[in-house]
Formats: sequence, C-alpha cells, structure tokens
Amino acid sequence: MAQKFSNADIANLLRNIAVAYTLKDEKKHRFQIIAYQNASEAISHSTIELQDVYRDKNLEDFPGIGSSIKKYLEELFEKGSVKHFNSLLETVPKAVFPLLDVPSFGPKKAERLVTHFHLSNPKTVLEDIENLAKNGQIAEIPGFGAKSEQDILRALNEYKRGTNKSDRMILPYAYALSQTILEYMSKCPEIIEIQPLGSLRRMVSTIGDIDLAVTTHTSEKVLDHFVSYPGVERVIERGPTTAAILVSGGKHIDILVLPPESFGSMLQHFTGSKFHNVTLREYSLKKGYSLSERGIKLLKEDSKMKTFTDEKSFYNFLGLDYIPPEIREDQGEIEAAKTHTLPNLVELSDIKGDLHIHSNYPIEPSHDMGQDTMIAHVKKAEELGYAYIGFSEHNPSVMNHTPEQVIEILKRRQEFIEQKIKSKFNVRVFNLLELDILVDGSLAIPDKTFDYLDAVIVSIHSSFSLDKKKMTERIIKGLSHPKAKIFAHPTGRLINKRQGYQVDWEVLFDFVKTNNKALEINSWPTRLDLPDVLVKQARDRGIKFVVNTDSHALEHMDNMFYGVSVARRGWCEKKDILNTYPVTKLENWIQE
DNA sequence: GCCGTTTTCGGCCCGACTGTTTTCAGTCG
Repeated sequence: MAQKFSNADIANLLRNIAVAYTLKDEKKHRFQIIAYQNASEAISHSTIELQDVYRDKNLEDFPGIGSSIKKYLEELFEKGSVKHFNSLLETVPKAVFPLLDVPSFGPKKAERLVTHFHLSNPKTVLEDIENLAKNGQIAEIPGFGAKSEQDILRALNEYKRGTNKSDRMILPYAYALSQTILEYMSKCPEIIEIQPLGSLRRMVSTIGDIDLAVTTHTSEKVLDHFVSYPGVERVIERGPTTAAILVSGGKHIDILVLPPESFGSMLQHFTGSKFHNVTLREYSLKKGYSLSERGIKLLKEDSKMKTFTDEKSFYNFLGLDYIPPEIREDQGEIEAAKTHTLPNLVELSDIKGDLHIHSNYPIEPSHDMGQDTMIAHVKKAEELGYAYIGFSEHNPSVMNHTPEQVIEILKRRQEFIEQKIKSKFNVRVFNLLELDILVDGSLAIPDKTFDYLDAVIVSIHSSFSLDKKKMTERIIKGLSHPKAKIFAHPTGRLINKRQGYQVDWEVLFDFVKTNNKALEINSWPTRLDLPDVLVKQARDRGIKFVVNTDSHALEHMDNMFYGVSVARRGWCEKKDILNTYPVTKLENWIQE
C-alpha cells in the first residue's frame, strides 16, 4: 500500500526543491525555481487531492505540472520518495527548512545563518537563532546589523506567539475591521477616495489581511494619519506610497496611496488575485504592454505611462471586457474577457426568496431551532422584496417521538402554515423541512409525513467520517426521495473549524444533474458551502443552485449577500440560481 | 520546468520597502 501524501505535503516538498535550486545557483535555475514555486502554490490552493488526480491519471492536466514534475510525482506516489529530489535536498542543511516558515526569512537569509553558525538540528534551530540574536552574535556577521538582529528576534517572537499564524478572518469579521479603519481614515481630510481591495473586494471566503487604496495629492499626510491609528501594534513598513501596520489580533493592514489619475490601475493591481495579475501581465506583454499599479507602459515607444482613472477603461485598453473582482482568480476569465464570453453574474437584487429558514415553530427538533416566529420571518421577506419563503426547520427528533407523534406534529404544522400564515401574506410560503440523511442513506422521518410537506431539504449532520464511496452513496440515496429537492451545505465544512466530509463530486454532480435536484449555496459566513471552486465545477456541468441563508433568527436573513458572492465567485448567472425564478416557475420545479 | 489565438522554441509580472549597502540583495504581495 502506497503512502498517503496530502496536498500540503507535496506543496511543501516542491517548495523545498525550489529552495534547493535557489541556494544551488539562483541565476542558472531561475525558471525552474519559478516552475517549482508555481506548482507548489497551485497544489496548496487546490481543493482536490493531488493523489486522486494521479490515481485518475490526469496529472498532466493539473496547472503547473508538466512532463518532468509529473514523472517525479509518479515516482513519489509509487515508491514513497523521489531520488532526484532526495539528492537535491541533501545539498541543503536540514536546519534551513523550519526557518522558512517564519515571515521575513527566505532561503538566503536562513542558509547564511545556519551555515555561519553550523546549526544542524532542525528541531532546535529557532531557539538557536533566538539565543544567538540575544547574545548580539548575529549583528556581527557581514551584511547583518543591529537592526536586522532585532528584526529577527521580533519575527521569531511573533512566529512563536502564533501572531502570524492565526486563522484567516471570516468575511463579517474582515468587514467590521475594514469599517473601523475606514471610519478612522475618514477623519483625514486629504483623502479624496478610499476603498478596501484585495481578497475582501473579491469576496474570498476567508481574508488574510485588509488592503486599502487611497487617492490623494498629499500622500505624506495620509500615511502619517494611517500609521498613527490608535489600534496599531507595530508599523511594519512605511515608504512614500505604501505602508503596512500590525493591529491587535495579528492582522495586517496594508495601504497604497497614489494620485487620482492612477485610481483605475491601482484598483486593478491591489484587488488581485496575484494569479490573475500575473496572467494578465503575461498576456499584456505579448501585446507590447507593461502593466503596473501606476498604469500601462508601451514597450515599443518611449512614450510616457498611460494612466486610467477607472478599472473598466484599464481592461478595455487591453482589449478585454471588464472583469468583476469576484472572478479574478486566473480561472479562464481573461480568455473569456477577450472573447466577450464572460458570465453575466447573478446579483443580490435577482434573489426572489429564501428557502432555508428555521423558525421557532414548536417542532421539537433533533437539532437547534430558530428564535423568531414564522410571521416575523414572512414580514422580513416582504421587506426584502421577496416573492417567496420556505420554512425548513429540522425534523422532529425521532429519539423522543413515536412515528405517529412525528406525523401528528407535521400535520399540525401544515395546518398552521395553511391557515395562519399562507392566507395572510402575498409572499408565497413553502412548507419544507431540513431532514437528516442517516448513515444508511434513509431519511429521518416516516414516509407518511411527506404528505404534509411541499418538499424537503436534505443534509448530513452525523457520521462525518464515512469513506468517500459510502458517503457519496449515502447522499445519493437520501437525495433520491422524490420530495428531496435540495442538498444543503453539501461539504459540511465549518471554516477554520472542520474540514468537509469526503464526497465523490463527479458522481454526485452527475446524479444531481440527471435527476434535476439542486445544490444549496449556504450563506452562513462560517459555512459558505458549497465552496466557490466546487460551485464553478458544478455550474460547468449545468447544475442548478439555491442560495439560502439557513437563518435561525430574523437578522440572519441579511446574510444572503454572502451566499450570492459565493455564487458569483463560481461564475453563476441568474439562470443558474433557482431562487431567482418567479414563483410559478419555482413551484413547478418543487412539484416535479 | 512550464506553456501556447502572432510560438513545440523561446519566452517567463512588476514594483514596493528595509537594511546594509555606496548601488544592491532579500523578501513580500
């Protein structure tokens, strides 16, 4: 049985190969180094396991992997190690590698320290360096000085405390932090325009640090104001046009300040993603343009930099349609912008209803129930301009009730919805339920109860550790019930807390498509499930989605925005999202 | 070592900042 290698293991190995080449001869191996770094990053960002790609014999299709790396990876999966890699890694002192995880340490700095002091133990190297710095021995090496010695001490200290390793922020937290900073910055009268960019503008599910762009004619004053922010723990850097601060909680805030005529190129540059920018710049180079945050340079002539006040004209100048920030991930959007085939992304205002609401109706559920009444939720739906709403409390607990009691509860609930809710509002109310798919694939309530429901949402709330094949069969069996229409929070992940369970997505996507079911895009900020990457894969196969909030209280219904952002990141158009349909069209699908 | 709508050969993003320098190397995004 071959060894199991995680994507993180493989990415780390390839990064170390890049490091080995860097130390061996950076000039000579320049492009190999880039190739190994690219492969490493692509693998670490992938949501599919590379070992599965290998098993399916698709390694050559994986971006960043060509014929050479493919051969080495095959050797890795078959034999457990790679001869060529091993001999390369032997040329690097082992104590170098732990240092590479510490910010501000790169291959060169790590190697110089390790060789100079003959450090050989990777387990103690961090402490060894710390002690040397404390003794003032590092400042004495040529090329180092008192300041860099202090920087090393601080970097090690922050790394040890986990300051830089803390969880990436979930979206509402990042929003709140950016709002606090924006409020503070708004007191600076020299600012003409300010906007958060980076992964927050792209609405990535987790945010590393906050990026701000500012236009002004007096950058000095703006930067002075920025680094004087009261919550600042440390000013990381401060130059004429950029600065970075560390605030409590270990979060970085970066700022870029430019005159207004460059606002377009600045937005473009600082929004990213890095992968999008690299590909865009490579594409532009071939057309004779060099791109930067300051504008576009024509390589042929000695003409001065062409500047752009808005992003649309920047993209248009390159012969591209405007690309929405959410899909700037180098997933084919540049090609699509060129051929005018970008998707017309779904908007929050396209949403006509929310089908996953937990009210406080006394259903005696198996899991948590909502806080607010059905009536309050319907009123809120009216305020949001919705045409319909679906109540989908958890099923009544089967442990505490006989089947007859469960049937009775749902019969009473149906009567309540018909008589007390439906007749009183213009919003169409769907009588749904969120049902557990049990470990054997059966649904948690007696079959007779389905007579009292319009349809059900099914989901996994137990036995998360089934193997991939069994889990996939379990889901498909549960979803096979004629009244099961939506598979909720399909991966089961909880951001920063729990990985999703194992599912064979190819098989599940086929089933969902063939049987006209839908996958939920759950808007709960720590779920955002189905994740964007899988949304795009499913959408490419023609699968339909329902964007739901999974609300347990009135105010949760405002989270729809996050789910729509996930749909947009998955390239979804209005037609891909079932709860953008008018009520009769949605009714037809539910009753199919 | 990877990659392809001017290429299966000949390219490979771009600039910021810091610390140690006296013109640059290293790291970061």
